[in-house]
Amino acid sequence: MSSHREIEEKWRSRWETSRVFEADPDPKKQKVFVTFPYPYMNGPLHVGHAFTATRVDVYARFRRMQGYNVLWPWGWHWTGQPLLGASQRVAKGDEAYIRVLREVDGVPEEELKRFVDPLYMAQYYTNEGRAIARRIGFSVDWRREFTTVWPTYQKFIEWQYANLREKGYVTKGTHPVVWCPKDKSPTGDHDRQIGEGVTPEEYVLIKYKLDEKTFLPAATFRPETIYGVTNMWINPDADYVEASVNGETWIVSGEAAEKLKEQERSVEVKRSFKGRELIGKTFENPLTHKRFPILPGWFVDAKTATGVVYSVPAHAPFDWLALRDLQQKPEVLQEFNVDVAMVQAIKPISLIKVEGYGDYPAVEIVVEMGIKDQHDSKADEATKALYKKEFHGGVLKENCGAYAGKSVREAKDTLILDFKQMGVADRMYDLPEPVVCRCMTPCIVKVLSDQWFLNYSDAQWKAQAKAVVAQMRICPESAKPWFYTVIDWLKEWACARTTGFGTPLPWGQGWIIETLSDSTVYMAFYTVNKHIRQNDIKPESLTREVFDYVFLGKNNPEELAKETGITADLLREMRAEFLYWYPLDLRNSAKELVPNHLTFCIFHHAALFPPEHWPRAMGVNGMLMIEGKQMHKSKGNFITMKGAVDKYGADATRCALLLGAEGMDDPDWRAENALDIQGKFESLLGFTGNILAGAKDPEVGPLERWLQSRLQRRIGEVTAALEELKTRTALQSALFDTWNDIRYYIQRKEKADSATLNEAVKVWLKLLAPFAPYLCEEAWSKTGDAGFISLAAWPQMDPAKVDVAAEEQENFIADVIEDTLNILRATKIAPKRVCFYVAVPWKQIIFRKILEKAVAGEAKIGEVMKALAADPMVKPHMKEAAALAPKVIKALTKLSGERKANLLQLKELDEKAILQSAVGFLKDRFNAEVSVFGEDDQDRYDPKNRAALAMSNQPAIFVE
RNA sequence: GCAGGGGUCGCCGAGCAUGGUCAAAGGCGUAGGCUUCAGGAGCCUAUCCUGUAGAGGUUCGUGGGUUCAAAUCCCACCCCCUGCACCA
Repeated sequence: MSSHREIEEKWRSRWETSRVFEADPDPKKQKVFVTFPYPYMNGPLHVGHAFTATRVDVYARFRRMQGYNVLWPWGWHWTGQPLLGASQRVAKGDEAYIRVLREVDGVPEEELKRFVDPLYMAQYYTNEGRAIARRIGFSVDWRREFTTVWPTYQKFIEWQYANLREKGYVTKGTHPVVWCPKDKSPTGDHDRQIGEGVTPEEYVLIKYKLDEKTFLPAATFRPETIYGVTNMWINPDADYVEASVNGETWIVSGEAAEKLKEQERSVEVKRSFKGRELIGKTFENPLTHKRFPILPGWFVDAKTATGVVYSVPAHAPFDWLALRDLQQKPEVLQEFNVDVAMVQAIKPISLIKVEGYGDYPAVEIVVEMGIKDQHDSKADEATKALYKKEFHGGVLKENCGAYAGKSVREAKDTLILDFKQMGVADRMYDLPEPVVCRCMTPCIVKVLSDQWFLNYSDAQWKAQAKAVVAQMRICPESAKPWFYTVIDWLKEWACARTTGFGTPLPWGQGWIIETLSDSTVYMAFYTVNKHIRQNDIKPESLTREVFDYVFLGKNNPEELAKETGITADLLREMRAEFLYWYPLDLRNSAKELVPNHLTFCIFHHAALFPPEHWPRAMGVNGMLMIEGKQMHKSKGNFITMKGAVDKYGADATRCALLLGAEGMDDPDWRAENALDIQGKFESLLGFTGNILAGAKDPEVGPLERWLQSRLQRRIGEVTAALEELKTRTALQSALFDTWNDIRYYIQRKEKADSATLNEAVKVWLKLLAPFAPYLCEEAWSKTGDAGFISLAAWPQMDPAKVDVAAEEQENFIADVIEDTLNILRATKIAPKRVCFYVAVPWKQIIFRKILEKAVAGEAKIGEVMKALAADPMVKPHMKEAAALAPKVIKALTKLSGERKANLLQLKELDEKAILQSAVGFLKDRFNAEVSVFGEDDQDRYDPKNRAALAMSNQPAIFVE
């Protein structure tokens, strides 16, 4: 196996024997507590986990080197449904699935057999996961580890829910779900054969009266249109029933009657009949008590909602089209014995005023879009377009009773509420598209009753959650508004279910706590789990009162000791440990968890803990892509963490991931990049080794000062980036930019033996250590400095070492090289000789005068000339100065503000000396003889008279 | 549909908050040279177009606008990614 493996094993075992990542409270040190959402253990850790967790690890390592006491714990998520499902698929002998386990996850045959036990499966993946998390170099304190089915953890969850309930955040209610009648369980997206993403829609049922005791509940999304009803549509060929629904007599489709049974209603079908029986009868609008006819509508789908639809031809294209059809085809009406004249007299009733349309928008849009009849596919499109337009921009007209003058948008919700109160409206759920369960059974909507909810709708709770966000740092900052949006958007969340692994709801028989709801404040549990494990505290001792003491400071440890058998000292220690580590300093996850887990974490902290224990920062990052595509086991592009680390080594895997992206952008894993980094690291080890082993010349000249100065900037950049969790920026600066500086120094110096370089390499290794810890430990061991680099002091930026003069000197050389190369490129000369001519002193005065003006604001030519004329040195050369000044002004516009300020601040650069000192370097660079002259040197070689073109900061150049 | 994030020179990606310093960092790829050489790797140079002197031209999703000046600000449009609830 390659060398990275040996190095990794060596340092990992040294870290572990020295317990460098085990963190205990230390009052002398400031703490940093970082976490990563525990991964779900129905499969192996993959490179997506690696990406997110590496960001946490880099931050942990960075803070640790800065001298903080860093706690970075880890846990494993076992509660929930998928683990059971996975195990069952193995038990059933699902070939495709087993092949994935074998080939992608790399599960050995003898283990695979035991996966029929879901807990065994979880344990297997947990063991594998722990091993690879260690191998990739995560600096975790493993003493605090747990899985979510441990009884001690479940006691913690019980504590959490007892307190949440007491504070009124857990409520009971009903909830519609997509339901498989065969499995008798909710059918989540992942359990569906057909209909992914389909959710129940709530229809408003307007209870029109057929007669004094019989209702026709017509389904609609637009209850406000009740004011514009002109008739009812019934499909004459569909089956309808008369049924007793919660004691009332309803007429609905046969399908609807069945559906209503699952929606908390007692339904008793009295008789069945064809829709045509109703045609020609009349019904009463319950608001206006006017009566309207029931007409035949074949477009009415009995499978949708109640199969009863009311007609608003002014605003609904379908209604208008169907009505027009009938008006034009009296023979149809005659067949049903309907009074033709009466139908032909029906006029649309306008009730919504909307910009761009007159009284009858439906009529207009039908003409506008050239829709022929109700079978035209464009009719659907027109319906949607008009609905949207009227909802967003429509205002209810004066015929809309109490809602007249209000916008549709603002009136709708209150209107529904009012109608329900008046007994005019009811509701029904239905699916907008078919959903079929994996077991091939068509799904329905079921309203679950006695459901437990976390009441995220609670306005006060929302306000508290926002207060948490307000005091929190979000990385990147741009994600902060998203959290506020999510807090507003969240509503009641069903927090208990009946299947899967989980903690039983303390007060609810047969309910277990839903998994996203049991994983919200467990970071607190890490702080004390060390004691629970080390002292083998039994779950029954972990009463609510104990946790109330540990986390909230309630109760008396002496009394608790008597009741639970946990000593008072240990209880105090646990309390102290919690107080030391809390609050959480950083939680980082992928962005998909913002709308659920991370925001839940915020809500629950707000509910349970005082403000001083609210989380301080959260980081979110993108979703890892593989070679530009989403990673999926089924797509064959699934890369496990183990696979990557085996192939490329821990350091290269970490860095290839981090270089992919930062912020909320999705990083892309490319095998090519990982391979490249791996190669770079191999050569880096040799590169630094040679320098560290080489001679150490103590001389400190301009180049050494330059190197030190650049290094200060790199330290500043890396530190600032890491503080904001900009791991990509930080790594780029630490790896590539710093390396380039060092390479430049060596090239420019033409040797690599200075003590400064030696020190620079040490700083470099430290900057790199959080990212590539193994490599850096190995290289560090060659420095002669004792100890782990993982615990070495993070470099401090020293402003005194920032040397503007040294940097400007190199900038000057770089500019000269660029100009020269430009000339060579344009002339296509392969030079034998390159000559530079440095400007005479009075030109330098011109340069500085213009520079002063440019830095102050704007260099205007008139003012410049005035100032120049006043200078005794320049005065004799005014004619040349007049030609030179505009060129200098132009040249200066190309320099950054910072550089201009630096140049002004410096004494003049001795351009001639600088160039002369770099002759050897320039010679190599151009592969030619290099000479440096003063512009007016008597003995200069200047066959084309270029010297006179010299400007300050821009020597004249001659190549041949 | 709603919400959030994006579209930059072969690819990946900085930069856009505080307009000029932007033909636009860095990495990858590609080409040439050097070194080494079983293999690979390393180092240097070049990499939008044009140009016999340090220059000019055309670019930053599309179309408009503001400005002396726009990748950067404003408006409209197109496209991509993510999430949308009982599920981790």
